[in-house]
Amino acid sequence: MKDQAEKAYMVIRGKLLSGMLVPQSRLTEQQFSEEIGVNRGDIRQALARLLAEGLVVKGKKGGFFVKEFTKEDLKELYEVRFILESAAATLVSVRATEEDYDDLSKIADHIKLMADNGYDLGVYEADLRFHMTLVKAAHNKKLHDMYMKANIPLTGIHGWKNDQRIQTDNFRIGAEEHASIVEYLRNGSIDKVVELLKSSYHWLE
Amino acid sequence: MKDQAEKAYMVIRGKLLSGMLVPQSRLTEQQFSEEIGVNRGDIRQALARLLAEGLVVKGKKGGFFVKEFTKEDLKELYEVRFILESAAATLVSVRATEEDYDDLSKIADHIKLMADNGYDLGVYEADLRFHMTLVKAAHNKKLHDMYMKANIPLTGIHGWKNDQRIQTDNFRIGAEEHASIVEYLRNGSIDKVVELLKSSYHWLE
DNA sequence: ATAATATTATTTGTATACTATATATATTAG
DNA sequence: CTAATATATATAGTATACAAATAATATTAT
Repeated sequence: MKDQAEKAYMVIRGKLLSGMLVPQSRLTEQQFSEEIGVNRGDIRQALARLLAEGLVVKGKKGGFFVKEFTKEDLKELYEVRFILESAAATLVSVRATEEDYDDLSKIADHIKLMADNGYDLGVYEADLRFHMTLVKAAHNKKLHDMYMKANIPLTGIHGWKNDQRIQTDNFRIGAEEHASIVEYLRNGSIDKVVELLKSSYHWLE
Repeated sequence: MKDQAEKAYMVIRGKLLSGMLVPQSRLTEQQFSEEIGVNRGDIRQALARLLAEGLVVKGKKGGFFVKEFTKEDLKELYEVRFILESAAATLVSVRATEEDYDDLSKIADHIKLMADNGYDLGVYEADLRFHMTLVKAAHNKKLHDMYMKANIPLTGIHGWKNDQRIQTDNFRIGAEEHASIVEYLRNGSIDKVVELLKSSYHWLE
């Protein structure tokens, strides 16, 4: 088996993002080593990468621990994503190809279809893809890379409002509005796009 | 000596950023191990982190190599920094404390002083600090973290224009203008701030 | 002399063993 | 019974060993 470090990285990252690991708990190297079937050194490599990505922190007395995302952390994270997406929108309007717009339109259609038929998870998944595709269409690899690495733990919880958890469907952009975004992008109405994007982060205030 | 991995990371990162390592060359683990005086495992951890930060790439047939920054890569990098700084400026104008403004003003004074006395490197150093301080004053840790990790290799070369290298003093904001930025921030004239920031990235076009 | 092939040396990827430290558990004293 | 102390266990940090793959070098054949 080759590239064990990569494998370890992907597995641990997946667990972190899907909320399978409890915040602040120790990430025991040997445990992962046995579970994933790779040597401890590769686990350490994986954890070092995740440290750089901010999904993991180092304990004062050594060891790696699951990063605890506070309400404030998530606010910041979403704020950064909004910044990146808004900037992407501006770039898209000057750089996107017809193919980019087609991709976005297609996903917008998917969202609408799934929303109309009550597939909540499907809508959520497609919505994520829409935002990723938007950033990709900015044609700045570094920007895209940063956006992808601004990992948000997807524990099903996506924020708080007055200390109450807000679920997916509470704050995402309305299903019909995605098509509008594409239209606004096409005719360069960035302000309108940003406004719609902002609406999905509205609960931040 | 404790935290050898951290030490290795800092040393190698420093070499990469200061252009001491030739692009695309192999980062030999044992060489660093001997030079820095730490075991190979810790070198690998350091390299894994630098991989996540984009300063290093993995070779198809294994091993770590110095990332080659093409003209296009640098364009993208500067574009991202401009995006982050512009966003930071907006946040600064609503969140900055009096202390933040004082810090910025002080640095602006330093820049002016050094520029008047011909300390080119000093100006460059202070200018970097000004930009970092600006982003920090946005009071979004994640944003600040991203900005800091959007490493730019400081090989003395900071860009190209018509395939000619552009040196530091060719594109940085004029020394006097930093004080103006602080003033504009104070009275919320973000457009003016962004305009000045843009001028430092003007050679991108 | 050049190209193809074989040999050697490097270098990574992986495994494992050891030690110092931190954590948990048990023991003892008050 | 509680608190302090001692003992045992678990874990990270470190070092080293080794095999497989890669790259460099030398050798041979044309």
